Amino acid sequence: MKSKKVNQIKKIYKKLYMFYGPQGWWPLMDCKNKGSNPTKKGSFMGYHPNNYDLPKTREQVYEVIVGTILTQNTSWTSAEKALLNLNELGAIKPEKLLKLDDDTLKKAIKPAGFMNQKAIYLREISRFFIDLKGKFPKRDELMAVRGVGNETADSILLYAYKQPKFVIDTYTKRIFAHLKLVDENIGYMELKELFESNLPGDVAVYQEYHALIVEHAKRYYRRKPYGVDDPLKNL
DNA sequence: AACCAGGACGTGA
DNA sequence: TCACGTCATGGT
Repeated sequence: MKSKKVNQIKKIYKKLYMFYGPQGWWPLMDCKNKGSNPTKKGSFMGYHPNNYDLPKTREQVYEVIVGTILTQNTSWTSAEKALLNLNELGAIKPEKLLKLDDDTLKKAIKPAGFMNQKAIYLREISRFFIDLKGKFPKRDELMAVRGVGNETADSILLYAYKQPKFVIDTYTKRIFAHLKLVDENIGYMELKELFESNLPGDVAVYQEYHALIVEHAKRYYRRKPYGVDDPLKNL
């Protein structure tokens, strides 16, 4: 599936990295670089640019997973509030989260929206996580968990387990369709494979690229008309 | 005051 | 398979 778009995909990555630098995803509540990224205004959680060893502990892996659920169709600043509420309850551990009664759980995650759905999703993924017993999940296993779709599965694999899975989100499709590099009706898996086949299978690159796309989209593709003054048009 | 947010799921054609 | 409505809260 390689084509002349190969150059574009790599070229755009280099451009974005030049523009914004390393993004340090996935943010964690407690890490040594906490609060060190001034470009992430409104967020006080720990992005960790140039550190690709995180998450390290079992709890940090779980924290990333919880975050992927909470941020579904929700801004990170909102998801973050929910995450901190859970932390106050000592519930950034699957066993603890499962012990919360329904009202407590929903109240904690309320700022992230969709509290009824996400309460169920969090319980489901928590049981799944415990049953893993420290092993790595496979993509199809994750997809079988209620509340885990394509993007969440790839986010968990890439950011929690450091697997080379490219994460596609609405921004990705929006930007690349607007630049006329892909059809606007391209499917998730098709677009994902386009990126994966045209990039080296480097986890750090995958992590940065997706984060850079989100950062770029927030500046130029948040609202219609999309892509006004997008510097990527000057290749 | 609409519109959007680091989506997933259920439904009906 | 696929388009479409639904889910909830918070920020711009």
